[in-house]
Amino acid sequence: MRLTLSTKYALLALEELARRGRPAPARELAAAADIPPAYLAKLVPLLARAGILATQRGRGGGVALARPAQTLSLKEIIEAVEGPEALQDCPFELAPCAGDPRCPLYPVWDPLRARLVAFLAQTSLAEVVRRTQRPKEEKDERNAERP
Amino acid sequence: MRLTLSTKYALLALEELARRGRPAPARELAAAADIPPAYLAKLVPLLARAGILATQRGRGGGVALARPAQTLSLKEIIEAVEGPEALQDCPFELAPCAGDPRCPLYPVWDPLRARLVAFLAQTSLAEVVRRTQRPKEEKDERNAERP
DNA sequence: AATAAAGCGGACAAAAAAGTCCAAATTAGG
DNA sequence: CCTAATTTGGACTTTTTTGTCCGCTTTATT
Repeated sequence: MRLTLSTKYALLALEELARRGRPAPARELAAAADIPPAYLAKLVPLLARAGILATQRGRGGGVALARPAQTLSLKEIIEAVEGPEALQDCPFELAPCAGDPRCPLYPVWDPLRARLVAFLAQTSLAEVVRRTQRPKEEKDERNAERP
Repeated sequence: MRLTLSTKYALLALEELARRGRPAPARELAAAADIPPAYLAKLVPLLARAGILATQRGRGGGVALARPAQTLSLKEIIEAVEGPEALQDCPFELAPCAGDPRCPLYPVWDPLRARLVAFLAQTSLAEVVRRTQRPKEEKDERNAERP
Protein backbone atom coordinates (compact mmCIF):
# COMPACT_ATOMS: atom_id res chain seq x y z
CA MET A 1 0.00 0.00 0.00
CA ARG A 2 2.78 2.33 -0.72
CA LEU A 3 1.35 4.83 -3.20
CA THR A 4 3.83 7.55 -3.99
CA LEU A 5 3.81 10.53 -6.28
CA SER A 6 5.24 8.30 -8.99
CA THR A 7 2.00 6.35 -9.14
CA LYS A 8 0.01 9.48 -9.47
CA TYR A 9 2.19 10.83 -12.24
CA ALA A 10 1.95 7.56 -14.12
CA LEU A 11 -1.81 7.50 -13.86
CA LEU A 12 -2.18 11.10 -14.92
CA ALA A 13 0.07 10.60 -17.93
CA LEU A 14 -1.64 7.39 -18.97
CA GLU A 15 -5.02 8.98 -18.59
CA GLU A 16 -3.97 11.84 -20.82
CA LEU A 17 -2.58 9.40 -23.34
CA ALA A 18 -5.72 7.28 -23.34
CA ARG A 19 -7.85 10.37 -23.71
CA ARG A 20 -5.97 11.33 -26.84
CA GLY A 21 -6.24 7.90 -28.35
CA ARG A 22 -2.98 8.07 -30.26
CA PRO A 23 0.79 8.06 -29.58
CA ALA A 24 2.43 11.16 -28.21
CA PRO A 25 5.87 12.19 -26.97
CA ALA A 26 6.28 11.80 -23.24
CA ARG A 27 7.16 15.46 -22.90
CA GLU A 28 3.85 16.43 -24.44
CA LEU A 29 1.97 14.30 -21.94
CA ALA A 30 4.00 15.75 -19.10
CA ALA A 31 3.18 19.27 -20.21
CA ALA A 32 -0.52 18.49 -20.61
CA ALA A 33 -0.81 16.73 -17.26
CA ASP A 34 1.43 19.19 -15.43
CA ILE A 35 4.06 16.64 -14.50
CA PRO A 36 7.83 17.25 -14.26
CA PRO A 37 8.97 16.06 -17.72
CA ALA A 38 12.26 14.63 -16.55
CA TYR A 39 10.50 12.69 -13.85
CA LEU A 40 7.96 11.20 -16.19
CA ALA A 41 10.79 10.23 -18.51
CA LYS A 42 12.08 7.98 -15.76
CA LEU A 43 8.71 6.32 -15.28
CA VAL A 44 8.28 5.48 -18.96
CA PRO A 45 10.76 2.58 -19.00
CA LEU A 46 9.01 1.03 -15.99
CA LEU A 47 5.68 1.12 -17.77
CA ALA A 48 7.21 -0.09 -21.01
CA ARG A 49 8.87 -3.08 -19.38
CA ALA A 50 5.57 -3.97 -17.73
CA GLY A 51 3.87 -4.12 -21.09
CA ILE A 52 1.70 -1.10 -20.44
CA LEU A 53 3.41 1.36 -22.75
CA ALA A 54 4.88 0.80 -26.20
CA THR A 55 7.67 3.22 -26.91
CA GLN A 56 9.05 4.43 -30.20
CA ARG A 57 12.42 6.09 -30.23
CA GLY A 58 13.68 8.76 -32.51
CA ARG A 59 12.10 11.53 -34.45
CA GLY A 60 8.34 11.22 -34.66
CA GLY A 61 8.47 8.69 -31.88
CA GLY A 62 6.76 8.73 -28.52
CA VAL A 63 4.74 6.48 -26.29
CA ALA A 64 1.49 4.66 -26.87
CA LEU A 65 -0.66 2.29 -24.87
CA ALA A 66 0.62 -1.21 -25.44
CA ARG A 67 -2.92 -2.57 -25.07
CA PRO A 68 -6.42 -1.11 -25.19
CA ALA A 69 -7.27 1.07 -22.21
CA GLN A 70 -10.09 -1.30 -21.31
CA THR A 71 -7.56 -4.01 -20.50
CA LEU A 72 -5.23 -1.89 -18.39
CA SER A 73 -6.19 -2.07 -14.73
CA LEU A 74 -5.17 0.45 -12.10
CA LYS A 75 -3.74 -2.41 -10.12
CA GLU A 76 -1.44 -3.37 -12.97
CA ILE A 77 -0.30 0.20 -13.42
CA ILE A 78 0.40 0.68 -9.73
CA GLU A 79 2.37 -2.53 -9.53
CA ALA A 80 4.44 -1.54 -12.54
CA VAL A 81 5.50 1.69 -10.87
CA GLU A 82 5.69 0.74 -7.21
CA GLY A 83 6.73 -2.85 -7.53
CA PRO A 84 4.64 -6.01 -7.41
CA GLU A 85 4.41 -6.09 -3.64
CA ALA A 86 3.12 -2.57 -3.22
CA LEU A 87 -0.50 -3.63 -2.80
CA GLN A 88 0.19 -6.54 -0.51
CA ASP A 89 1.41 -4.96 2.67
CA CYS A 90 -0.65 -2.83 4.95
CA PRO A 91 -1.08 0.91 4.47
CA PHE A 92 0.58 1.50 7.78
CA GLU A 93 3.75 0.68 5.96
CA LEU A 94 6.05 -2.21 5.50
CA ALA A 95 8.14 -3.67 8.30
CA PRO A 96 7.57 -5.38 10.61
CA CYS A 97 4.30 -6.79 9.29
CA ALA A 98 4.17 -6.80 5.50
CA GLY A 99 1.14 -8.96 4.87
CA ASP A 100 1.88 -10.87 8.02
CA PRO A 101 -1.25 -12.08 9.83
CA ARG A 102 0.61 -11.84 13.10
CA CYS A 103 0.75 -8.07 12.81
CA PRO A 104 -1.59 -6.50 15.37
CA LEU A 105 -3.10 -4.30 12.69
CA TYR A 106 -3.62 -7.08 10.18
CA PRO A 107 -7.14 -8.11 11.23
CA VAL A 108 -8.26 -4.51 11.09
CA TRP A 109 -6.75 -3.64 7.79
CA ASP A 110 -6.78 -6.74 5.66
CA PRO A 111 -10.50 -6.85 4.80
CA LEU A 112 -10.34 -3.24 3.76
CA ARG A 113 -7.19 -3.79 1.77
CA ALA A 114 -8.73 -6.72 -0.04
CA ARG A 115 -11.65 -4.59 -1.15
CA LEU A 116 -9.39 -1.80 -2.26
CA VAL A 117 -7.21 -4.11 -4.31
CA ALA A 118 -10.29 -5.68 -5.87
CA PHE A 119 -11.52 -2.25 -6.83
CA LEU A 120 -8.18 -1.34 -8.37
CA ALA A 121 -8.04 -4.63 -10.24
CA GLN A 122 -11.45 -4.23 -11.80
CA THR A 123 -11.12 -0.56 -12.63
CA SER A 124 -9.52 0.00 -16.00
CA LEU A 125 -7.81 3.03 -17.41
CA ALA A 126 -10.74 3.37 -19.80
CA GLU A 127 -13.03 3.58 -16.81
CA VAL A 128 -10.97 6.41 -15.40
CA VAL A 129 -11.16 8.29 -18.67
CA ARG A 130 -14.90 7.71 -18.87
CA ARG A 131 -15.54 8.95 -15.36
CA THR A 132 -13.45 12.03 -15.73
CA GLN A 133 -15.06 14.36 -18.16
CA ARG A 134 -13.14 17.59 -18.04
CA PRO A 135 -15.25 20.48 -16.79
CA LYS A 136 -13.76 22.83 -19.36
CA GLU A 137 -12.95 22.42 -23.05
CA GLU A 138 -15.86 20.23 -24.08
CA LYS A 139 -15.24 20.62 -27.78
CA ASP A 140 -16.39 17.51 -29.64
CA GLU A 141 -18.03 15.33 -27.09
CA ARG A 142 -20.17 13.21 -29.36
CA ASN A 143 -17.69 10.72 -30.71
CA ALA A 144 -15.24 11.00 -27.86
CA GLU A 145 -16.53 7.77 -26.38
CA ARG A 146 -16.25 5.69 -29.55
CA PRO A 147 -13.22 6.69 -31.58
CA MET B 1 -4.14 9.67 2.46
CA ARG B 2 -0.58 9.96 3.48
CA LEU B 3 0.02 7.10 5.86
CA THR B 4 3.66 6.85 6.85
CA LEU B 5 5.60 4.67 9.19
CA SER B 6 4.92 7.20 11.93
CA THR B 7 1.23 6.33 11.84
CA LYS B 8 1.99 2.69 12.13
CA TYR B 9 4.30 3.19 15.06
CA ALA B 10 1.74 5.33 16.83
CA LEU B 11 -0.97 2.73 16.36
CA LEU B 12 1.22 -0.11 17.50
CA ALA B 13 2.30 1.76 20.60
CA LEU B 14 -1.23 2.83 21.46
CA GLU B 15 -2.51 -0.66 20.93
CA GLU B 16 0.10 -2.02 23.28
CA LEU B 17 -0.78 0.63 25.82
CA ALA B 18 -4.50 -0.04 25.55
CA ARG B 19 -3.90 -3.74 25.88
CA ARG B 20 -2.06 -3.20 29.15
CA GLY B 21 -4.77 -0.98 30.54
CA ARG B 22 -2.47 1.14 32.66
CA PRO B 23 0.25 3.81 32.20
CA ALA B 24 3.67 2.76 31.01
CA PRO B 25 6.93 4.46 30.04
CA ALA B 26 7.20 5.12 26.33
CA ARG B 27 10.43 3.14 26.16
CA GLU B 28 8.66 0.12 27.51
CA LEU B 29 5.98 0.36 24.85
CA ALA B 30 8.61 0.81 22.18
CA ALA B 31 10.43 -2.30 23.33
CA ALA B 32 7.22 -4.34 23.49
CA ALA B 33 6.00 -3.23 20.08
CA ASP B 34 9.42 -3.36 18.45
CA ILE B 35 9.56 0.32 17.62
CA PRO B 36 12.68 2.52 17.63
CA PRO B 37 12.45 4.08 21.10
CA ALA B 38 13.88 7.45 20.10
CA TYR B 39 11.43 7.67 17.25
CA LEU B 40 8.43 6.89 19.38
CA ALA B 41 9.63 9.49 21.84
CA LYS B 42 9.16 12.06 19.12
CA LEU B 43 5.62 10.91 18.36
CA VAL B 44 4.48 11.11 21.98
CA PRO B 45 4.24 14.93 22.09
CA LEU B 46 2.10 14.89 18.95
CA LEU B 47 -0.32 12.45 20.51
CA ALA B 48 -0.29 14.32 23.80
CA ARG B 49 -1.08 17.66 22.21
CA ALA B 50 -3.95 16.02 20.32
CA GLY B 51 -5.48 14.85 23.57
CA ILE B 52 -4.88 11.20 22.89
CA LEU B 53 -2.10 10.59 25.35
CA ALA B 54 -1.68 11.95 28.86
CA THR B 55 1.95 12.18 29.84
CA GLN B 56 3.49 12.16 33.26
CA ARG B 57 7.04 13.39 33.64
CA GLY B 58 9.63 12.32 36.13
CA ARG B 59 10.37 9.12 37.90
CA GLY B 60 7.50 6.66 37.84
CA GLY B 61 5.94 8.64 35.03
CA GLY B 62 5.06 7.56 31.54
CA VAL B 63 2.20 7.79 29.11
CA ALA B 64 -1.42 6.80 29.44
CA LEU B 65 -4.49 7.01 27.26
CA ALA B 66 -6.05 10.40 27.81
CA ARG B 67 -9.48 8.93 27.17
CA PRO B 68 -10.96 5.43 27.13
CA ALA B 69 -9.86 3.34 24.17
CA GLN B 70 -13.48 3.08 23.03
CA THR B 71 -13.52 6.80 22.32
CA LEU B 72 -10.24 6.97 20.41
CA SER B 73 -10.82 6.51 16.69
CA LEU B 74 -8.18 5.46 14.20
CA LYS B 75 -9.04 8.57 12.22
CA GLU B 76 -8.24 10.78 15.18
CA ILE B 77 -4.95 9.03 15.79
CA ILE B 78 -3.90 9.25 12.18
CA GLU B 79 -4.72 12.93 12.00
CA ALA B 80 -2.74 13.60 15.15
CA VAL B 81 0.38 12.07 13.66
CA GLU B 82 0.09 12.96 9.99
CA GLY B 83 -1.70 16.26 10.28
CA PRO B 84 -5.39 17.06 9.95
CA GLU B 85 -5.39 17.02 6.16
CA ALA B 86 -3.80 13.62 5.76
CA LEU B 87 -7.09 11.86 5.10
CA GLN B 88 -8.48 14.49 2.79
CA ASP B 89 -6.30 14.27 -0.25
CA CYS B 90 -6.14 11.38 -2.60
CA PRO B 91 -3.87 8.40 -2.08
CA PHE B 92 -2.11 9.23 -5.27
CA GLU B 93 -0.51 12.00 -3.30
CA LEU B 94 -0.87 15.66 -2.76
CA ALA B 95 -0.33 18.23 -5.45
CA PRO B 96 -1.78 19.07 -7.83
CA CYS B 97 -5.16 17.78 -6.76
CA ALA B 98 -5.52 17.55 -3.00
CA GLY B 99 -9.23 17.02 -2.60
CA ASP B 100 -9.84 19.01 -5.73
CA PRO B 101 -12.80 17.72 -7.77
CA ARG B 102 -11.07 18.93 -10.90
CA CYS B 103 -8.36 16.30 -10.51
CA PRO B 104 -8.78 13.60 -13.14
CA LEU B 105 -8.49 10.93 -10.49
CA TYR B 106 -10.96 12.48 -8.11
CA PRO B 107 -14.14 10.81 -9.38
CA VAL B 108 -12.45 7.45 -9.24
CA TRP B 109 -10.93 7.77 -5.85
CA ASP B 110 -13.25 9.91 -3.80
CA PRO B 111 -16.05 7.41 -3.16
CA LEU B 112 -13.51 4.88 -2.02
CA ARG B 113 -11.74 7.43 0.14
CA ALA B 114 -14.96 8.43 1.79
CA ARG B 115 -15.67 4.85 2.76
CA LEU B 116 -12.16 4.38 4.06
CA VAL B 117 -12.33 7.50 6.19
CA ALA B 118 -15.72 6.45 7.52
CA PHE B 119 -14.28 3.12 8.51
CA LEU B 120 -11.34 4.74 10.25
CA ALA B 121 -13.65 7.15 12.04
CA GLN B 122 -15.92 4.45 13.41
CA THR B 123 -13.16 2.04 14.34
CA SER B 124 -11.82 2.67 17.81
CA LEU B 125 -8.57 1.67 19.39
CA ALA B 126 -10.56 -0.67 21.61
CA GLU B 127 -11.88 -2.36 18.50
CA VAL B 128 -8.35 -2.91 17.29
CA VAL B 129 -7.37 -4.45 20.59
CA ARG B 130 -10.45 -6.65 20.56
CA ARG B 131 -9.83 -7.90 17.03
CA THR B 132 -6.21 -8.64 17.65
CA GLN B 133 -5.90 -11.42 20.12
CA ARG B 134 -2.26 -12.37 20.24
CA PRO B 135 -1.68 -15.93 19.04
CA LYS B 136 0.63 -16.55 21.98
CA GLU B 137 0.44 -15.61 25.67
CA GLU B 138 -3.28 -15.94 26.32
CA LYS B 139 -2.98 -15.73 30.07
CA ASP B 140 -6.09 -14.26 31.70
CA GLU B 141 -8.61 -13.69 28.99
CA ARG B 142 -11.78 -13.54 31.04
CA ASN B 143 -11.76 -10.06 32.47
CA ALA B 144 -9.52 -8.53 29.80
CA GLU B 145 -12.55 -7.00 28.12
CA ARG B 146 -13.99 -5.31 31.20
CA PRO B 147 -11.24 -3.90 33.41
C1' DA C 1 19.04 17.15 49.34
C1' DA C 2 20.59 13.70 46.14
C1' DT C 3 19.62 10.50 42.75
C1' DA C 4 17.38 8.06 39.29
C1' DA C 5 13.74 7.75 35.95
C1' DA C 6 11.01 9.78 32.93
C1' DG C 7 9.20 13.22 29.03
C1' DC C 8 10.72 17.28 26.06
C1' DG C 9 13.23 19.68 22.43
C1' DG C 10 16.77 20.63 19.35
C1' DA C 11 20.52 19.26 16.48
C1' DC C 12 22.17 15.99 13.74
C1' DA C 13 22.79 11.67 10.43
C1' DA C 14 21.06 8.22 7.22
C1' DA C 15 17.92 6.63 3.85
C1' DA C 16 14.42 7.13 0.55
C1' DA C 17 11.75 9.86 -2.58
C1' DA C 18 11.45 13.52 -5.82
C1' DG C 19 13.44 16.05 -9.21
C1' DT C 20 17.17 17.69 -12.57
C1' DC C 21 20.67 17.27 -16.03
C1' DC C 22 23.30 15.33 -19.64
C1' DA C 23 25.36 12.15 -22.83
C1' DA C 24 24.32 8.17 -25.70
C1' DA C 25 21.43 5.50 -28.72
C1' DT C 26 17.77 5.50 -32.03
C1' DT C 27 14.99 6.99 -35.89
C1' DA C 28 12.45 9.94 -39.26
C1' DG C 29 12.97 13.62 -42.49
C1' DG C 30 15.56 16.82 -45.31
C1' DC D 1 24.63 11.98 -44.95
C1' DC D 2 23.15 15.29 -41.63
C1' DT D 3 20.08 17.05 -38.45
C1' DA D 4 16.32 17.20 -35.33
C1' DA D 5 13.43 14.68 -32.25
C1' DT D 6 12.86 11.20 -29.31
C1' DT D 7 13.70 7.35 -25.61
C1' DT D 8 17.17 5.43 -22.43
C1' DG D 9 20.31 5.28 -18.69
C1' DG D 10 23.40 7.23 -15.45
C1' DA D 11 24.95 10.67 -12.29
C1' DC D 12 23.69 14.12 -9.54
C1' DT D 13 21.05 17.43 -6.22
C1' DT D 14 17.29 18.58 -3.22
C1' DT D 15 13.64 17.51 -0.14
C1' DT D 16 11.22 14.52 2.92
C1' DT D 17 11.10 10.76 5.92
C1' DT D 18 13.20 8.05 9.25
C1' DG D 19 16.20 7.46 12.92
C1' DT D 20 19.75 8.76 16.54
C1' DC D 21 21.85 11.48 20.13
C1' DC D 22 22.28 14.62 23.84
C1' DG D 23 21.23 17.93 27.16
C1' DC D 24 17.33 19.93 29.74
C1' DT D 25 13.43 19.76 32.74
C1' DT D 26 10.42 17.34 35.75
C1' DT D 27 9.24 14.31 39.61
C1' DA D 28 9.08 10.21 42.75
C1' DT D 29 11.97 7.76 45.74
C1' DT D 30 15.57 7.34 48.99
